[in-house]
Parts: sequence; C-alpha cells; structure tokens
Amino acid sequence: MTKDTPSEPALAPRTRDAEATKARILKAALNEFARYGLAGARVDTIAEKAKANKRMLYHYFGSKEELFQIVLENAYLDIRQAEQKLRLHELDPVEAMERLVRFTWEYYLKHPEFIRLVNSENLHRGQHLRKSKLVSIFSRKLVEMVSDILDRGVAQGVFRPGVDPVHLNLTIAAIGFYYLTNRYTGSIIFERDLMDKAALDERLAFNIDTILRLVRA
Amino acid sequence: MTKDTPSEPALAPRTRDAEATKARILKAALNEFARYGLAGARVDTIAEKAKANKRMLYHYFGSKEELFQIVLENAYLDIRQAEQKLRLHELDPVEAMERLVRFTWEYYLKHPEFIRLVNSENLHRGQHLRKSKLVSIFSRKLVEMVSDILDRGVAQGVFRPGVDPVHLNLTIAAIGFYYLTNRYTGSIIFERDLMDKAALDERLAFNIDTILRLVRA
DNA sequence: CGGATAACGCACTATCTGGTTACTTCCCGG
DNA sequence: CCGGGAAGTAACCAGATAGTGCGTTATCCG
Repeated sequence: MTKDTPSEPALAPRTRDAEATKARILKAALNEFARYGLAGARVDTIAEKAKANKRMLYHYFGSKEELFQIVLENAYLDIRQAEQKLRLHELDPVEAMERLVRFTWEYYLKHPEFIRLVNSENLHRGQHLRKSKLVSIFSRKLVEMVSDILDRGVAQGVFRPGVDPVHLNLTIAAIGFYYLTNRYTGSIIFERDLMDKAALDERLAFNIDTILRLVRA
Repeated sequence: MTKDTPSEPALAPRTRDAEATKARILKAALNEFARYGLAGARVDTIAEKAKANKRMLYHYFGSKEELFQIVLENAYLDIRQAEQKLRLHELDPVEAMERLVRFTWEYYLKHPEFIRLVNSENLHRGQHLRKSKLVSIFSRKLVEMVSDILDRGVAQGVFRPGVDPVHLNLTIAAIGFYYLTNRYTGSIIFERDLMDKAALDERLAFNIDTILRLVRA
C-alpha cells in the first residue's frame, strides 16, 4: 500500500510508515510474549521496544490478546512454510525422514520463541490458535508430507506398514521440543548442561536414531 | 508440632491449626499456579480458595515466588517418590521398561498440574528449581534406576549396549509430556481430539513401542 | 495547493496486584 | 488461671497495568 516512489532509495527513513510500524510491533511482541508469556508480557514494554507509541499498538491490533493471537499465528505459519520448502518428496524415504527430524530440531533450536509461544498458548488451552483458519490448512500439508514419506518407505520395503503419521509427527516434534523447552529444569535434574554444543549434537543423533528405529521394517 | 491431644478425635475441627492452613494454601497455590502460571496466578485468589487470610500466606511463605518455589519442589518430590515405589528392579528388563513408560504416561495424565508447573518454571529459566537441594538427590535415583534396567537388559542380551540412560529418560518423558502438554494446540493442528479415551490408549501403546524399539538389541 | 485521511503521541485513568500495618482472638504452658 | 506468643483478620497502600480521549502532524490525492 504505502510504497516509496520507485525513484527514491528504499532506505530513506520514512517518518510515517504503517506497515513498518506494524512489523516492528509484531517483532517486539513476539520477543516479549516468548520471554514472559501472555500474562507476564507488558504492553508498555512491547510499545517501547518497537519504538512505537502504545496507542498505535491498540490501533492496529485491538488488544493485548489479539496481538498475541496474531503473533502466535505468524509463528505457526512460519514453521509450516519452512517445512514445505524442504522438498522431502525429492529424497528417498530414509533420507527424507532424517532430514525432517533434523529440520525440526534445528528449527526449534533457532527459534526458541516458537516453543515458548506454543507453551504459553497451551497454558491458555489453545483459545487463541483456535481462531486461526490458516493454521489448520497448512498443518494438513505437514501430515500429508509425512504420510507420503511413510507410504514410499513401505512400498520400498524399508519402512514397516501401519505407522500412524499423526503419532509419528507428534513423536518427531516431542523428542526435540521437550528437550529444548525443558532445557532449564532438565539441566538441573540431570546435572549436565543440555545446551552444550556436544550435548546438542548428541541429542540430534539420538533423535534421528529413535525415529528411524521406530519406522524401519 | 501442634498436635491434637491423643484423647481428642483427630477430625475435630480445630479453629486454629498452622499445619492445616499451610496445607490448604499449598493446595490452592498448586491449583492456581498450574492454571495460570506464575505471572497469571493471583495471590488473592490463592488465599481465598485456601480459605485463609492473605496475611497468613505471606507469613508462612514469604512471597509469591517463594510459594511457587515450594509448590514446584513438592510437585517434583511427589513424582520422584512415586517412581521409587515402582520397584522396577524386581521385574525383568523389558517389563520394567514398559512399566516405567506406562507409569510416566499415567502420572502425567493424572497430574496435569505437574506438567503445567514444569512449563511455567522453564519459562522462568529454572530459577526456582535451582534453589532446591532435594530435587537433585531424588533425580539421581531415577537415572540410576533406568541405568540398572538398561544394564540388566544388555547382560541378558535383550537390549543393545550404548544407550545413554539420560537420553532415554528424556525420551520417555518427552513422548508423553509433549503429547499432553500440547493437547490443545495439538488437537487443533491435527484436527483430532487427542484427549479422547481411545486416542490416549493408542498413544500409550505407541509410546511403549517407541521405547522398546529404541532399546532392543 | 489544500484539505481529508491516516499516522502518531501525550497524558490520563480505573482497576488490579503484591505486599504490609495494625489489630484481635485463641491456645497452652507454667 | 493468666500472660505471652502464635494464629488469624480487615483495611489499606504504592506502584503497576491495560486501555483511551483527544490533539498534532505528515502524507497523499484531487
């Protein structure tokens, strides 16, 4: 909508730019909600970090909860889109499976905001995600993707039949997500630094092994 | 300390009973913290639900955070003690492993407060659990327990060698914990009721299978 | 160029929230 | 049976917090 005239350099600092302001608010909100949860996040802090006026935040997003909802939806859409870019159908089943486990792990590792946001949303019983139409659509593609790998593997005789793609999806997510979301209590309980580089590499290898043992014929 | 005189019936409603009041506050706090998280929980609500005066809460526990800390520690001690009662060393390795997976799942299912508390604590980077000395001690026993099962299994040739008991522990927890903590977003994303009786049974069976495939020779 | 529209900002408030002050009531040991 | 300490209570407070009313300024289109 509000675009620079083509002749002007794009980097010229616009004094007024609704899209840019919205984007800054969303980014600051993602950070704040991920750090402190929905209840712990402070609207004033979000506005400040976004270098935007709080009034703008309410103008564009309505309320703290609606802002959270949009931040959460965006986070889900981001991971679902990244998954689609993997082009797993081009790989043979074992490689595809390994790549998916690796991707999931690395995505969680690179995006700790995502796992924290998901936890917050589940504390609130999924009431915000439920309002998103897009998330369901994109999630279906994920299940189809895994289903396809599984089918191809069974056809080639490398995977055993009868593995539920939803349970497999849940398990791939679980073994990475749990380790990383509970990194703090986990490090205390098991008395070792779970976020140590070597520990992370070891975990990824363990996870790939776990999933392959689960699906192999 | 404050005990009824032996001649009086223990159930006689004492008008003043420090231990009972503390217990009521802890119970109400467990509920409130599990429901709304540390930031979302309300001290007034805890006092009200405990049928205690807020001043008592501060008198016995010092602050909201210290109360949270004690609630969290109690929750961990409870699960660790329940695990010790399983007497897994009396079972053969495969049965012991299956029993542990089953127990973990059923404990999480019966104690949704536990998983919610753990999530809240990890949002706060483990800063409260770190202060507990007891939790580390009891956790060591858990690792030893799994280690023992694993060793016995290897000696009998039913389990493969080289499985790290910490990673195994993490995985047993993960596949149950993740499913249950993300029951809300999971049900939305996969468009099926993850908390349906049949779905729960299916998941338990899947989890047992996953772990056995992981450790079997 | 000029005025409508949208971006932006200040200052305010009603309410909530963790924590406290100052008090009363009960119980038990000597 | 009585005095002191512990259990219990009501009212209160200061700071924080989500949300707004209203005025100002930049931008863009006719």
